Amino acid sequence: MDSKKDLFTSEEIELAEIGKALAHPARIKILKILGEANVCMTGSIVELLPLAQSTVSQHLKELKRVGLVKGEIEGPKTCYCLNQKALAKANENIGQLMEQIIKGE
Amino acid sequence: MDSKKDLFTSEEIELAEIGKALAHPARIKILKILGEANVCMTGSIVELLPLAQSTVSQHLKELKRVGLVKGEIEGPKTCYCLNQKALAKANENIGQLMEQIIKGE
DNA sequence: TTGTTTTATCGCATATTCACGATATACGAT
DNA sequence: ATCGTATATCGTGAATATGCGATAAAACAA
Repeated sequence: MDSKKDLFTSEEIELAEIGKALAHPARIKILKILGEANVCMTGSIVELLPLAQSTVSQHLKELKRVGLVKGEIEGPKTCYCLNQKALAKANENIGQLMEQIIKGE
Repeated sequence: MDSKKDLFTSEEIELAEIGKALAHPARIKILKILGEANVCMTGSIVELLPLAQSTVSQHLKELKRVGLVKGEIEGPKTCYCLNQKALAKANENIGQLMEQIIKGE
């Protein structure tokens, strides 16, 4: 299976990762919440989502994994915020890909 | 579970759908291939991917489901092409969302 | 120390995705 | 009518995603 993945370019794989990160309404909503709040504790996010705390924590973990979100522990709480650079780059990459696809290179 | 989904906006759900469509390197590659070729038979696509014919057919089905690709049966073959409008709109929606997130609305 | 609050992680169940081979269908050619 | 080609779909198995409750860890308060 690894040998098969080699046949995709790293660009394709990276974009698929971003796609995966955006592939759930909860994660999109989390990004929007963080955008508005600049910084946010897990608890505040949980209150705004129709999901259990543990589930929200998992989504945050996923967003952190792909780098769109940064999280730092502050005492018993954890402070999350957007990774502006990563988001901007992701946006640019997606835009470029879409342009490329539409225009046929 | 359905009642839970109601608590996400349709915008969030739609974007997640697009994200899902882009969440696999093979589907990204297919879109690029279709962009370059303008129109393409399944067979030509299969040749360019490290996947079995049936698997590629599934990915094409998924891309058709979300509307990014159109497919018409032509005799024993099937002719696929991009849905330019849908792609442009998807691109716009993603761009808007990302801007909104980054700028905090 | 003991309790409270906040969060991450574990364990588990269910659902979905991904991939494949085999099969069915549909058509054009012989 | 039969054969070959091109595809979609079916059935299946393996992997991943999604969700939850329960638990563990970390800090702070009483």
